[in-house]
Amino acid sequence: MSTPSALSPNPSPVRVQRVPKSTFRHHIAERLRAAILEGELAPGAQLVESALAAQFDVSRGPLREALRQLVEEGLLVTVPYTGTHVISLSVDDVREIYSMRITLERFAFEQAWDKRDDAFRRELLRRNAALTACIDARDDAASILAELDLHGLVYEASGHRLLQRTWHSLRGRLQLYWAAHHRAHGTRGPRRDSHDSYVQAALGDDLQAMLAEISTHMGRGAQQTELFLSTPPTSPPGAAS
Amino acid sequence: MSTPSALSPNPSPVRVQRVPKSTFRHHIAERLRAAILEGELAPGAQLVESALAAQFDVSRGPLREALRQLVEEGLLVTVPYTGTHVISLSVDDVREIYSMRITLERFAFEQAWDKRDDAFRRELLRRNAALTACIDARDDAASILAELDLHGLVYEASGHRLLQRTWHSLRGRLQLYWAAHHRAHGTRGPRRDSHDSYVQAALGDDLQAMLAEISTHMGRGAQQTELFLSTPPTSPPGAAS
DNA sequence: TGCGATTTGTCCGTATGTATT
DNA sequence: TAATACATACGGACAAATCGC
Repeated sequence: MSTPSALSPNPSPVRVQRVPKSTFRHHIAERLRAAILEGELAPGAQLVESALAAQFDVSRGPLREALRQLVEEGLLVTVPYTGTHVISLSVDDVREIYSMRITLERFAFEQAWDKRDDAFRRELLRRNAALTACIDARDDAASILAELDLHGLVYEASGHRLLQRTWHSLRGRLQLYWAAHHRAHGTRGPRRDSHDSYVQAALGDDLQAMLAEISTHMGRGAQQTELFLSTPPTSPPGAAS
Repeated sequence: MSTPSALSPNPSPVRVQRVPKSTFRHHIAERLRAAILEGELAPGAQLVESALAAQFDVSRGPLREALRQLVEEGLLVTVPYTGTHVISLSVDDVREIYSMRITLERFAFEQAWDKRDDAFRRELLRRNAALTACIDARDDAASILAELDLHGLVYEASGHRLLQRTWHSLRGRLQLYWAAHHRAHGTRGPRRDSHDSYVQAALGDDLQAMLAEISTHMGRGAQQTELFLSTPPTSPPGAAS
């Protein structure tokens, strides 16, 4: 691939909908979201408004609004008059995430199947190549993003905005879980060719085969992670700054 | 069930998770949500912070947080430095809502199928009876809520919290659309027995039949509403206070 | 083109409610 | 029971952006 950055948002079949004017709450929400999803703020960590306000050099007003937004996204939980914490996912939560993911992605392929064009196929191969490159480079953080990026393509191609919105929410939880999982157990280790059959089916002409592939592909992923979940972590995760 | 109120949250198979302590933003968000969903605030209507703050007798701080929450729920859209408005759904939006609904509800039945017990069956019949009662009483607003309540049961029974969360978001859009549709076209008019086959299938033992019923049942609903959407409204909706 | 009105965005200081110790 | 830490909320003020004239 010729594009330098593998993560820059340049999906072909999707249109940009909004140019979010620069507001503090937007900026703060973005930075906090990134900090949470990358594990800089570990699950369970408490977020103190005054400290964060000082850290981001804003007043508490915009910061509170950003927190509310992340709460609504499902990344934070807040108990009134007590505090807000990064959510910590249970085993059941992870099961729910994977089962929901299978449902949504099957639906996405049903919606996008007849809309696939050459741009879609090229982009699919490009993202798959990016993923394998990240895996080969042993860059786990990047491979997480690349895998989410790969799977995100079909949602973009579906043209279903409500579905995209739902996927975006699910994507955040997935990323959060994968990052925490990676920190706790070291390598996350998707096999290098684990997405080849996925991509092949997505390029093919058999929708039923694609749907079956999704179920087995993600069932494998769920099984794998659940296996890790039943074993205690190797090292206690450090506290957040 | 012997509880009198038809709308009080008393689902058997689901556990209450939080007792939302009374905060202003919570209270305001609830009231605003109700006002929007019941059509008191028509789609497209602008919400001015200062006016609302005066109306609810609170300062702008908590009010803004409530607005952010509703924005994240998808009921409001806000353009920075310009204003926040109640969303107005397009034809495509409604199509998306219905297709997503079919997907989610099929998934919900798959999850809940083996968990159905006598309490579930009793509750299903109770809610169906409540719905037909509202229809017979020509109470369209109540019948909207009753129909949402009926369909909500399977989500509660699924025990899938993430799915419930997603349904809750979709439910809001559905309610918003139905209310607006009802205001624009007069009666919404679901046939009195339109849910009988749904209930029968949900009580039966054939999951495949149930899934097929969902697709046809909601396909009918989507078709019906889309037919209305192609005709101009009988009267222009008035502005909100 | 500019100007003013409107609305949102942001900040600060302060007071109160709540939970934990 | 008191003290502390924190979230919640108020009110006023100003800055910034947008829109209509």
